[in-house]
Amino acid sequence: MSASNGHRVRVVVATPAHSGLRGPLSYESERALPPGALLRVPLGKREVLGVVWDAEPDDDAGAGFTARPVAACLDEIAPLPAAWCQLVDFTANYYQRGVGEVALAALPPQLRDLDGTQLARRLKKVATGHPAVRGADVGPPPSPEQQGALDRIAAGDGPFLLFGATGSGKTEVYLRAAERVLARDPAAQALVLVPEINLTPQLLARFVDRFGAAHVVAMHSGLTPAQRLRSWLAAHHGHARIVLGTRMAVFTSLPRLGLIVVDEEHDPSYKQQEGARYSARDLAVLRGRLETVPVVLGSATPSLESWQACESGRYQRLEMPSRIGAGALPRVRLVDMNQQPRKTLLAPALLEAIGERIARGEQSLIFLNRRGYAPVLACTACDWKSDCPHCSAFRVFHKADRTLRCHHCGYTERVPRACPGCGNVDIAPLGRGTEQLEEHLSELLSQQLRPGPDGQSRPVRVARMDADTTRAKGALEAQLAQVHAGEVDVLVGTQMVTKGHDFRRITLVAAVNPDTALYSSDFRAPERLFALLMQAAGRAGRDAAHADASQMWVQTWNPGHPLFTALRRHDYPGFAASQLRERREAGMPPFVFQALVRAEARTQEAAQAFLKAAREGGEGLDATGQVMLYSAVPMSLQRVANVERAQLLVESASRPALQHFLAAWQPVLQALRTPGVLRWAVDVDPLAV
DNA sequence: AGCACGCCGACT
DNA sequence: GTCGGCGTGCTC
Repeated sequence: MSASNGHRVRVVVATPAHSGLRGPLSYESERALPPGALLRVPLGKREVLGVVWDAEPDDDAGAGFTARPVAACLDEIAPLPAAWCQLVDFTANYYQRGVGEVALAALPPQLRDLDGTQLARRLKKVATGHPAVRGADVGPPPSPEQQGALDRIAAGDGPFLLFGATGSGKTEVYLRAAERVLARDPAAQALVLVPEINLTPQLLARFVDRFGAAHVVAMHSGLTPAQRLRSWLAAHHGHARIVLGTRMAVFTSLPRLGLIVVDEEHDPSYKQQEGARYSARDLAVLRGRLETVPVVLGSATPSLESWQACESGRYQRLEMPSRIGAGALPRVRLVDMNQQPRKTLLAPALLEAIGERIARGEQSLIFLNRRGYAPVLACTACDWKSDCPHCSAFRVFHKADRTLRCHHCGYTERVPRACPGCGNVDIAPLGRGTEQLEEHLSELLSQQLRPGPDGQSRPVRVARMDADTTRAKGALEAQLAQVHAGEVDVLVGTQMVTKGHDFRRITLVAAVNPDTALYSSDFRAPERLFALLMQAAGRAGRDAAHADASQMWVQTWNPGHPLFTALRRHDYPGFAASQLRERREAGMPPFVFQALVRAEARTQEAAQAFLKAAREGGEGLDATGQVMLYSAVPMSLQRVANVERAQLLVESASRPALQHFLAAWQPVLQALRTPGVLRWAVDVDPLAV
């Protein structure tokens, strides 16, 4: 190496956490390279993409290796902004992963594969210059509530929690807030996050409509690699003014970021469940702080974390209780299933109400969070049940193709003719899924007729929408179009039907069996159920003409449960207050901070042995005495695809204490060599404990 | 993660 | 005699 005129650069590459190479690697470069510059560097026998990280440190000058030369510099692409590097650095540290792993995962995958010439060609395709954004007065005039929220966003520094009922016009606030930021700075950019790919098209359309297609790009895993690279380059070089995408989009390089919006901020989809298990919502808040940019978190049912942050003054709450262009929220009717005959699937009063809607040419939405025909198949003579041989779960009976399918590992078999245990031919479904509900409703409504457009009566149309009916490409869009076109009278579906879709003609929403969430061991289950039911209720009566007659039906065996009482009043603040009180008393998040170590092994013993050793290795690492290590326990779904899973909970009332502990613990975990352990991972701020 | 090297079974 | 199974180990 030519130490006299060569430059030592520190570069991060995609080295996974367990590889032992956690920090940046040193390379030789002929010229000085700025932090954030993209490079190709040799790594073993390969040549990989790297990002220049910090300046040369003086502590590894004499280390036991010779730095290899940088292979190429991708000069066509501007270096990543310092704020982007800070965000990646924080993410890696906070979520206990390697910097390089996080940095490279945050870049479009195609960037890794293309060489300099290919990239130059791609870059030419991305439009240059900053065409003026479209006029600011395209949208409807903001309501006083919307204007109040906008004024506070413009005046304060946030983060803001935009607490607005479904239909209160949160989107218009996002649009106007973005408009303002873009109008003030001719190069400013806004980042808009949505929970799911499915929800991007309609919000994207709103932004394109307002700002013009040239300024808006999408960023999510549904894009082709080429599209994703194109969007990313447009954002990175400042040509895109609005980036709209799913959680991954929080890492988009945006040189002139001026606003961050997180829509439906309570949605669990914002938590990444693989690799670095980040919360895009939390990172959005952090990014806003790093770049001194306002952050707007929007929801009708905020996460208790965000709600508590408002209570403690860390976030500012902006309230929009009124529904725009619609009447009151639907009236909530509870059906006490204790008063119904046993095995009632749909209460007669509910059926009657559905019938009334059909007669009036209105639509109903029936929600059941379980796909398939029945969750279990059981022998009536012996104790055989449709267990999955590979998982600690039942296989679900799908009547349409006569299969038993495991929803966890995918193992599928044809339904046996007779009981595999005793040969009895009488095997019966236990419980109900959407398929059965659809079948049942079709039968019950088969006698009924609906008014046709020509005055003639027509048979009632029942449709089902779940992961099974929307699997094919374009099927979801086709089904939604059918509902919108009024070709469906009663729509049965899983929670996918409750999200976002603006069904104009629906005036009745029913939750058939939401009680399971009340008995869940997950302390967040009530919070999720409340959000789900509120969101479902929001599907009804979005059209002002029918809003007054719109209803939300809930069938429950626990009609006195406070959750339903709050739901009936549409009282999220009351529900949140009681949940937070319980959480505070029980010492649960958001009043304590948690992390999990999850281990996967061939046997449960091996998984727990690893965690036991991890726990022993962790004793004494916490000097503060504020970190609590629990015992290793099997995960609630103990075995998936023949892999045994266990977890260990770590908890502290102090986030810094927990962070210090986890950082000190990491090398200990890394060094553990427990036989039989396949994988392990740390999950900071886990959603399901 | 890749991609090596490394030592033991069934085949042109 | 080789092709190839995937068990450790290294990558600036």
